[in-house]
Amino acid sequence: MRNTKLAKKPLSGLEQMVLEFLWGRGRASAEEVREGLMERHAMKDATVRTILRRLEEKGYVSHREEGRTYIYSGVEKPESVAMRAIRQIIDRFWGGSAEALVAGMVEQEVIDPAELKELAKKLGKKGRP
Amino acid sequence: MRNTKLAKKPLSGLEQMVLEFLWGRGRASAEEVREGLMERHAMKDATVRTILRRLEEKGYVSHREEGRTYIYSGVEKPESVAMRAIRQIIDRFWGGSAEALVAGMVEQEVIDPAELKELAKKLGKKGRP
DNA sequence: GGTTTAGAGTTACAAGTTGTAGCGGTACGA
DNA sequence: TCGTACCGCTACAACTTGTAACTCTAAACC
Repeated sequence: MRNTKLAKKPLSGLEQMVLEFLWGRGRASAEEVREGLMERHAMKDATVRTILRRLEEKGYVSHREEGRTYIYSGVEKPESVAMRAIRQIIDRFWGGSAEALVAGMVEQEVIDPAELKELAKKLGKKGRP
Repeated sequence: MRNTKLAKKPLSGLEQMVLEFLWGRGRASAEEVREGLMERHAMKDATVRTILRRLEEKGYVSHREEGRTYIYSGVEKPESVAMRAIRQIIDRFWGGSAEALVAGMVEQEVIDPAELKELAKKLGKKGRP
């Protein structure tokens, strides 16, 4: 039972944006985030810092000091965060059955049955070590 | 391009609960909702009405009058709403690739490769009519 | 016909979240 | 020693959420 399984507080729009930027960049200082998001969403540096701090409080990012600068990076891989969100939806709508989700995706034509079959074959090969 | 594809405002916790109740019940009046959720979450009738009205504003439910009573029901099927949420996550995290999501689910052990294969076989059979 | 009443709308409000930032402290470099 | 780069603290208006009192209206009862 790892703590990555714990439900975290949801992210606001801006927090999401910053986190995604961090994921893309790997690691960044507040200033780098500000510059990087400048065009998409201009912010004063104090604003960026607030967002970063909130992200850290919520447990999505962490920082380490490098000289006198905080370098932030995501705590979890994006896939993990995404998967937790998916799992939550599965629980809520399909009573925890991931199979039902996949079935639903086929039904709603989100994924093609043929491709799914192909994929299943491919994934089946590399069983767990 | 159906309007079911339009992004809707997100639901709050209580709204979600009421909507799920409606889905389970099919259709219900404000009073029925109140009674039905009584144990899980007691509310005054005015409160229920407010939630229902907000749900309607957000486009998740609609009502029709039956005598002098409003009968509410969900606009979309739960699967549609769920799938839209899933799709949003797919877009955000896997650039729109549903295959990547499935691969991720296997990787994160949300679904078993063997079961997936089984499922793919089953779903493959009943192609689209 | 006057009164109770079920069921609907209007309005409100405190608590929490979100976006945005000013201000003030501190340590490093010139 | 003084400016500057960086950081945390505090604030605040706008919006959301849960909760509901109050009000209105028409059907139902006496």
